[in-house]
Amino acid sequence: MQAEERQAKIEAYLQRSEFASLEELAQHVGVSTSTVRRDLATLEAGKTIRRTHGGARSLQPSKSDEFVFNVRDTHQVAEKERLGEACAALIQPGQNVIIDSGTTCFHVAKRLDDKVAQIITNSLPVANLFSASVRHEVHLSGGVIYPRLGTLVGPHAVETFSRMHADVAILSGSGISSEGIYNSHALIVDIQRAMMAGAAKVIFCLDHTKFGRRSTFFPQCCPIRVVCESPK
Amino acid sequence: MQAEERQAKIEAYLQRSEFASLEELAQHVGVSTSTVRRDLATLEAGKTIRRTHGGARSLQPSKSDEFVFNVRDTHQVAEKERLGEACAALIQPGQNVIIDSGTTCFHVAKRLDDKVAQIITNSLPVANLFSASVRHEVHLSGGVIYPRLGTLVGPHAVETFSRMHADVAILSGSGISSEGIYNSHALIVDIQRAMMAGAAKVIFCLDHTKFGRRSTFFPQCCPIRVVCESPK
DNA sequence: AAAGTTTTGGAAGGTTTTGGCAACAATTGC
DNA sequence: GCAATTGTTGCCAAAACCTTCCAAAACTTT
Repeated sequence: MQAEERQAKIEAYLQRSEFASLEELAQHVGVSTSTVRRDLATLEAGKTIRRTHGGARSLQPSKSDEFVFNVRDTHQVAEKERLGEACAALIQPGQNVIIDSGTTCFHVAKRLDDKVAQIITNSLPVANLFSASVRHEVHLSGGVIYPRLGTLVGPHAVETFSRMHADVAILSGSGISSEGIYNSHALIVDIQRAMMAGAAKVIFCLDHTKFGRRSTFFPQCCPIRVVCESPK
Repeated sequence: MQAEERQAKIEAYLQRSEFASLEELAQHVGVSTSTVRRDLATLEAGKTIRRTHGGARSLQPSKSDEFVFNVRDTHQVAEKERLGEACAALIQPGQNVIIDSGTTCFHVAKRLDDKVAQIITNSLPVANLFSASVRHEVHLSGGVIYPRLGTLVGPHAVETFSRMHADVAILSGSGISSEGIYNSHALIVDIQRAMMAGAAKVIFCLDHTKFGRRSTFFPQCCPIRVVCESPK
């Protein structure tokens, strides 16, 4: 990859996540931190971004930062990053994946990069993440936007997934106990069922706060038990 | 292969992928890197591309430049704002509307505010605009994201609109002549047909640059003639 | 068919870019 | 307010890349 392409990629990445660390950017574009530093210096000269300690931030904030989940996502961010990393490692290059909505799944999506070419999702933030990429084919489910989460829900969304197939589905949940996996919205549970039915392999991504916790509604009925483990 | 043919091939390749390495291009056209270098030098002299370290980049990234969606686009922004204002004024409060993709329609969406409660769209930027609002019910069509436009296209998107009904549909186009309204993309035309079929009233929103201009492809076949006029 | 012209592929040498390292500055935790 | 941690700058060697040149191949002209 050449310098300009890399810089464009960095700029695009920053516009979506507002702020990114040097390490994160280096990994995203696949070069050393030294090179990212130089790129950031160039971009800063072009007034498109601003460098900060430990990374950089976009001057023209993204459209997707209105989503509350990005804003309130400041704690446990390190754990979720690791979780995303670990979960992305379970994906084989070239597979097509279904990605659920939610912060945890969003972090997985950030780590997928060029590993996957086909992405099926009902998450607006995930769609925004890949919307500018010519290397990805992103299939967004139809449906009604659930305000502030940026998730597409409703019969239309369910139908989309019941008609599609993927190698892997990456799902999130709000609790897990010996009885199964829980989620807190009936509408989302319906969609998850369709996602599971349409995928050869299902990965649930849950951070440590979800363990042993039963969420308010709707235990998830599924025969699969996959745990995405993140080193503490 | 002839030199000119090769150069045309390189140019086309670059317009699709924006960036390409020397190696990539050499492989694509089946010649040595030396030859590609010479071709790039020739093309650069013709101002169609720009060489970079390790490859080249296209100067006109997309042929249908008018369709590259850019929210922070400063081009004719004042006119589009007025157009959006004028067009939004044609909507009765409480109506539900279908909104097409494209910059012009995006400006209409910005002016809708609380006037409408139900919005049906295939535009990712429009969806993002209302995604945080609890006062709007936004129905996003399914489909595949057309890169860089943020538009959902494909059979899934067409199907969504053919199954929905709205009071008004706000559409955009890339040209209008006595023969009809043009659009530059077959995939988008399919969707627009479905949008028109599903709406009681259709409004086409076109800025002055589109008048008397026939776009490259696909004249729009519709019996409706509504002009959204913007004072000069 | 032979000589001349153009184009092509490859190699040598100079230039830019990259990645890592050490010294310095900023931030954090106590 | 001080030590520890983390990030930054400047620098150097290695790698990648570009330019220039040359000989072979392909095409034209005679």
